[in-house]
Amino acid sequence: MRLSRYFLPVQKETPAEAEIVSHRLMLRAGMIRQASAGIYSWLPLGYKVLRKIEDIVHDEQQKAGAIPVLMPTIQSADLWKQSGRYDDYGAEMLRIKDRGDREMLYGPTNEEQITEIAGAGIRSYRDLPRILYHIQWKFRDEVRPRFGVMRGREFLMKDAYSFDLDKEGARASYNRMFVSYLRTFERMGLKAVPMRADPGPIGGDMTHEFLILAETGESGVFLDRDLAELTLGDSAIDWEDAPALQETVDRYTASYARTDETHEEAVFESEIPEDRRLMARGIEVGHIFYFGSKYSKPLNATVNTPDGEVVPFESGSYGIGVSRLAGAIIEASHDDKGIIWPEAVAPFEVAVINLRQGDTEADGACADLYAKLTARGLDVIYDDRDERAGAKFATIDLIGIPWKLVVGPRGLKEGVVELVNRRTGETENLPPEDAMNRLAATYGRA
RNA sequence: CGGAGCGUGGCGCAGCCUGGUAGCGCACCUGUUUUGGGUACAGGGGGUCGCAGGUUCGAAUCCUGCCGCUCCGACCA
Repeated sequence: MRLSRYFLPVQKETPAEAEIVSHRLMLRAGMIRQASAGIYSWLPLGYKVLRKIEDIVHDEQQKAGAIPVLMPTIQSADLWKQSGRYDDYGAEMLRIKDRGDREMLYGPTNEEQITEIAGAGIRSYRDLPRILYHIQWKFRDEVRPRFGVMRGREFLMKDAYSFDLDKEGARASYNRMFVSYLRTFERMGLKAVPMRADPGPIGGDMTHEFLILAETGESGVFLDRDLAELTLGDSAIDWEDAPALQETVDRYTASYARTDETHEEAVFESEIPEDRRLMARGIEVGHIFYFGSKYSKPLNATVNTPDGEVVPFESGSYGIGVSRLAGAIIEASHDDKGIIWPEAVAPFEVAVINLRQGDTEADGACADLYAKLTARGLDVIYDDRDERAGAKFATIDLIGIPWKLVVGPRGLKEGVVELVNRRTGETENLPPEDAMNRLAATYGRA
């Protein structure tokens, strides 16, 4: 993309309403624009990031065996009355009426809907287990939306739902999602730690929140430092190997990790030696829990067992805040110049910066680099605006492009261009071919 | 939902108290200049002053009502 033809309304000044850094940077970088309280339009740059996050979530869900569907945003009130949540949910649920005066709602979540779908489509234990998921916009009429997309009223969420015959099966599904989440967040360049959540009335140990460690996080977190060091890395995962998945889950839940909601100082201090006690802040980006037959029972979603019995599904649900992640990643990765995108979710993979727009040689070299990098499958933003070098650097750093390829007459005279890493600031002078090879290798392209 | 505050060109703000031709910075357009980390100068375009009603010769400014938005706290992917 040539920046001169793109739609990138960046701002030098920070809009007054933005309080936290991700919100400020998203507005300044022209990623989003507020439509009304807690509701945002996603501008081209923001939309690209959102799509990249979505793609990773889709990919990892399906690798873990979950099956994509798409349920509507507008739901009938009927199912919610049947599950008992129509009255329970309260003012957070946006209720609307259609022209026939039928009660509808903008879905805040989809347990009822998916349970109805699974109940109708799954009749036998032979059809189990199944995990269905979708990525869809939700609406929760929060009393106080804030922090931009981190706590919007309208938000994009991945929600998966598992259906099993018994609790043991449900645990296996839970573990799949657990490990899938570890991999998903890691792929986005994030350090997300699973923490024991409040099980509520269901009870049990099968509920975890996944929190990104970030100084500006909303929740206080208390954990064993060793847990924060764990990574899956490139290790292969056999999604059919239930014991191995259980082992991974055990490894990640072996030690103390809780948010301030469930934190118990005495337990923390007795279980974790002082030098390993990590107290930090975190942002919740995922939440998984097992809820048994909470919805299948009232909605009468049942299967036949091998013995010919009829039983309700054992289920769990598994959420990832997709739109929230866009903000959360920024909270976890920025500096005073702007955003620093992890390569996996960057809106563009590399920026070509022409230091002397209008200089025949520089223009030619840049056009050449842009064409060749693009041909090699890299997503390039070419800053070909008629701006001074400083303005270009400021813009590209603000929007957080991981690599800059800086091209000017001086370097070209020496036969080199500059390859600059956004995160480290490390700069290398390389012949253009070498720089391109380096970038292609970094991103795993030919 | 309790408390506080704000609505004036795309963004950041002043003007309001004490009513009298709507202003500044950024951004934008034109020209000159400059050109390796947000150049400088000159000229220019753009605003129903959130909405409605009222007071007044005259309202961004005073009064009333409404709407929108933000922040702090209690609650949440």
